[in-house]
Amino acid sequence: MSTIEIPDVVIQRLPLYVRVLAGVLSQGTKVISSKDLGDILQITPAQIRKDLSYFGRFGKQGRGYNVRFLRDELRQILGLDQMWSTCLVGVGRLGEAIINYPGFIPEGFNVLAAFDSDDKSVGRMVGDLRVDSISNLDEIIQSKCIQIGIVAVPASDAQSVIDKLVSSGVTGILNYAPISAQVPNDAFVRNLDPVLSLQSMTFYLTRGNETSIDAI
Amino acid sequence: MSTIEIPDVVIQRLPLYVRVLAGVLSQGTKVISSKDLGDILQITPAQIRKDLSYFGRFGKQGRGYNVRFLRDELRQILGLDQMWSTCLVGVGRLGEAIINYPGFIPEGFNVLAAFDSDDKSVGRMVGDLRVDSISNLDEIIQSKCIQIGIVAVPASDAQSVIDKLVSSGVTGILNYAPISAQVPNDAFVRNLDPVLSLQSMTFYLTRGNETSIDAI
DNA sequence: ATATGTGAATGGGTTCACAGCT
DNA sequence: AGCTGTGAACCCATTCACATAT
Repeated sequence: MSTIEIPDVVIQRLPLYVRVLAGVLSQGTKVISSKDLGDILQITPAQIRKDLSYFGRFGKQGRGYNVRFLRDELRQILGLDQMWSTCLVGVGRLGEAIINYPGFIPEGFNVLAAFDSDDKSVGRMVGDLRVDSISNLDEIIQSKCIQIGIVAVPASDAQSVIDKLVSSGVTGILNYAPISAQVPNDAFVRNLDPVLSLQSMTFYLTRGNETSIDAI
Repeated sequence: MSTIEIPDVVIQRLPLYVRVLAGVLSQGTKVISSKDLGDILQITPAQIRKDLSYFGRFGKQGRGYNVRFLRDELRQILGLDQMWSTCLVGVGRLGEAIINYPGFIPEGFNVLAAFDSDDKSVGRMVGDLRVDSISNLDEIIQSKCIQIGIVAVPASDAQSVIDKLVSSGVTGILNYAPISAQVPNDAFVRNLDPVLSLQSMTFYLTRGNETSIDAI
């Protein structure tokens, strides 16, 4: 076991592999080659083999990868063999959509609490959750052992919300707000910003085609 | 003027620069150095200067960059000096949140039509929009000159929706569905997938800290 | 003095190509 | 024969460092 630094791009591809493996498994495919996996994801076979080689030797030469085994190994590497407890901050329309999104639970992400700064929203039921006041954030995060905070508040509030989450012990932030969040480096942020995505896409749209870009 | 291929990572950073420049401008800052810009975004000054040098010489040696001028130049480079017409497909909770999101219009993105495959949803008003049937998609996209499609349908429907959008002439897709979408290479996709973001973050959360990752 | 713009150097991720296993 | 695993080669992005301008 060595301390080779694994590139973040590699880490970001692993969930894609997990997703495709789960898909082909449900279609009854037992074994898959790096080439077939790559064809589905539009990634070179060499890339896939190299990515996997950071973590071990999962394949059989001459045959390929056992789909179920590789999926399970990757899930374990990513920490997806456990449930993750999350909370939502900001119960606007986006927040409601997040709470009711059916895609989180099957992947092991549970939204266990919802907070809003607006007193009119507090107490209201959204999905299965009662909206709590942000003033109870620290207490509830600790009592429910929440590990991940999902931030869906306006840009102006986002940094202070993230600060509160981090100081309550949350180390993972999924940030929907259009800001460049600052966190201590024992915490991690992933941003989902539709405006940034659109604004970088329009560069290519203004220039017709030719400049093919990769759909991550 | 040459045909140096500009890396997509560079293109993706430009909107960040625009955002920060607009922010400091509204606070009255007239001139900014690459160092100050970099401090805000946690990007090295050299990176910023190199990025900008792909497109021209916007700064003054010894002084820095005129904030308003640089913002305007970058907006023009990105094609943000025009309005963009978009449509939404999939008027579920997420779709409603997207339609009502106040962050698009000030950045020049207008959602001009909304489509849903569910007949019970068609005809309903969401925000200012009347939900249309997907069977009218082609006609309305052409009549409203829609350039970008925002896809907020379940995974199972997403690829066929994207196919319809592309064949109606849309060349930009903002995809919220958890699939690896396939498009012809005169079209562009940007994905927003909260599950993938979470699943790559948990890798780091399971390992405590040390492995600092960059918040894009 | 101070900060840009840019070739050169460095570093890091991807692809190649082949040994080795089935 | 077919496909993995991996060092080496390659390529691309970042950083350095300095000439240049104010």
